[in-house]
Amino acid sequence: MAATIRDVASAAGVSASTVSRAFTAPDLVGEETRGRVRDAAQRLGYLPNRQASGLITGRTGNIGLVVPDLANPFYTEILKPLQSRARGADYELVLTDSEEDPELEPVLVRRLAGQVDGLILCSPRMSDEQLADLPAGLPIVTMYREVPGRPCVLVDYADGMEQVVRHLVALGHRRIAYVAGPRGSRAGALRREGLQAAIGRSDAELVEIGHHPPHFDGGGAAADPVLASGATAVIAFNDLVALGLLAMFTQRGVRVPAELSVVGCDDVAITAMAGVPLTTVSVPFARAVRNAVDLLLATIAGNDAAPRPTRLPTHLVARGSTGPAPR
Amino acid sequence: MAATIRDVASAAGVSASTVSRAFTAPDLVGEETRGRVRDAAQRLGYLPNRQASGLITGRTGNIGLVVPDLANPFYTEILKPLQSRARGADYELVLTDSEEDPELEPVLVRRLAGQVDGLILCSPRMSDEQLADLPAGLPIVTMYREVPGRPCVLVDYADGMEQVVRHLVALGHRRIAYVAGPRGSRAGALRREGLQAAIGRSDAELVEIGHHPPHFDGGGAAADPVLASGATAVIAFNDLVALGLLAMFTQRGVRVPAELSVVGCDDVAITAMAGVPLTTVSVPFARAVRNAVDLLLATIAGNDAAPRPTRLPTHLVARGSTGPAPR
DNA sequence: AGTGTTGCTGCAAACGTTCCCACAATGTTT
DNA sequence: AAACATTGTGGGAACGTTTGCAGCAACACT
Repeated sequence: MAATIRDVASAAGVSASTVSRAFTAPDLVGEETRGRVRDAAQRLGYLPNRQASGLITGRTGNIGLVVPDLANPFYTEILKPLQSRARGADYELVLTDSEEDPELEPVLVRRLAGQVDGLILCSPRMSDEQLADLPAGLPIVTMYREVPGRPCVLVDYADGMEQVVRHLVALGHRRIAYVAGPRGSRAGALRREGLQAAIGRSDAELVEIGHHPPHFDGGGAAADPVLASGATAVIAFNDLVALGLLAMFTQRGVRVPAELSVVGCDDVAITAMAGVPLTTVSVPFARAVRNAVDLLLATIAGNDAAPRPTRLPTHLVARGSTGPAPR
Repeated sequence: MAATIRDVASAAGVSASTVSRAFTAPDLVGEETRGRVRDAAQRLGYLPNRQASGLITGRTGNIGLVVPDLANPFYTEILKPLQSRARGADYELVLTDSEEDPELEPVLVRRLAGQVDGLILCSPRMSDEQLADLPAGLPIVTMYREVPGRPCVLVDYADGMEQVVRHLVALGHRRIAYVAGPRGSRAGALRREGLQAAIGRSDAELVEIGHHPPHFDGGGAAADPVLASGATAVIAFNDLVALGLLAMFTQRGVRVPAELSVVGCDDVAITAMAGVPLTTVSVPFARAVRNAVDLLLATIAGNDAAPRPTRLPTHLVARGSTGPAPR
């Protein structure tokens, strides 16, 4: 069916080795020969068979992405830059959803191991032991999560929270609620610590509102407890939760930001599209992904890149959902 | 490094052929032998090498997805069900973004052709000629777009528009604006036709507002022309555009739905999260994807599934952004 | 004239599977 | 008792590449 390297070889009047070299190590073949080979390949529509070459080189040309939930914009946000960077490096992107199941993840990683040269792992819930247990030979870069001995890309949520607290305190808020995300989320722990530290340095107090799923509905469920807490501002685990709060506040007739300020986290694309544009902590998704891919490619290439975590800054984006504390 | 079929073979005291058969055609090998092979494989952590088997069988175990824009929720919406269905059939999902570039798409499809067993193509802008020119041997299912001779999954936008018009007319609207999407979008053409037909059957009139990019900003840009048109209701090309309109209306102090009703299209997840929950035409994404994958798998298996397009119903979801015409 | 050196090319052996064919051993028909 | 199926197994040739090695010009240095 498709043209093979031998078809090209005979069309160009050379051996298969030469054709192979013309593509993989062009400087090893004479200029004139190289031209003939290229022409013949072009004419026959030859594309090298990755499976065959992979069999020899041990490379697949794929990089994998494992995320807990493809329906969560926080994870789809990175898809575009990731795909584009991967393509730039001539890799395909293989996608996997672990369905928020920490038990499933190691299985998926192992299954994927044979089909990718490396992978980017977003795994907020997996335990440290599971993480350490992953196949050592497989290049892995984790995002938003530190793993000893592996390169990883982190985001400075603590500083983001510091900025949020300063922002709110400057607006006169003294009683601030925090709607926590799922129990056991690492990113959540980081945010919380940063938040507590920042609150400690201020003269405001923090009210923590239970654990809620990191979705829109989670925010809805948290709204009434927030109202009951007497806080004048609320910081949500992430933007979806913030949006859920916002929607429920509107339904309850509570005006944002006049009566209550709301802050999200992550700055996923839709926050800017909400009815009340959301004040939120912006995560540099594109930069994070670029870093992750670069680290991964370096690891694949064998440059055991400093497994010192890359830490990226966050910054507060003040939009319409925060304002001066009421009276 | 990793255990090969021969390692398993010698560990189990059989030949490589037998090991292979024990996995790919278990009923061809004796029960007792099969057990020994399975045990040995388990012990050695053997996983068959897909590249090697693919080289023989010509199958990769991957299915590809090509979409024009991974940052558009309309396309990421299908990711979750698609990935899950693919995994169920023991396929991996390979993702590609064509960057809204109809020229790039054929190139990407060809590049992907070698690495997937088939692909799902969302390509609203590609020309019919380009589409017909794709490699005939590659199983392809198109979504939201009809291609002669190929299986495809369509969505009955015309009927959705009919429902929208009836809804609006029933609310007393007689002058309805339509914000068109990008020139050359097939889905757009379908919506428009359905819309015009439905309007024709009613006593309302339609005002078409230029072509705008299918994003939030496109909606923002269309807002003033809509206001100037004197329409009491506006139907947007898609939900993002509707959200953009909504935001700009809020900024202009126009109350929705009291002064102006807004209707989106597609019912992507975020519409329900908007400040004013959006009335929209709901597309059965999960069903559509299930159908597409099933068609694709059938085509891959060689059951040249009736290339009669599958057409799925849409339905209007009336939320808060539509109401009685003013005055 | 001999000895390297350099630049280009071909041969053939891998890589890890699958699958056709052959070949026993056993059971079934005539 | 001969002929033929049936069942389970192994041998070995593919599949389309890459790559170590060897060969062979051509050319430069002693």
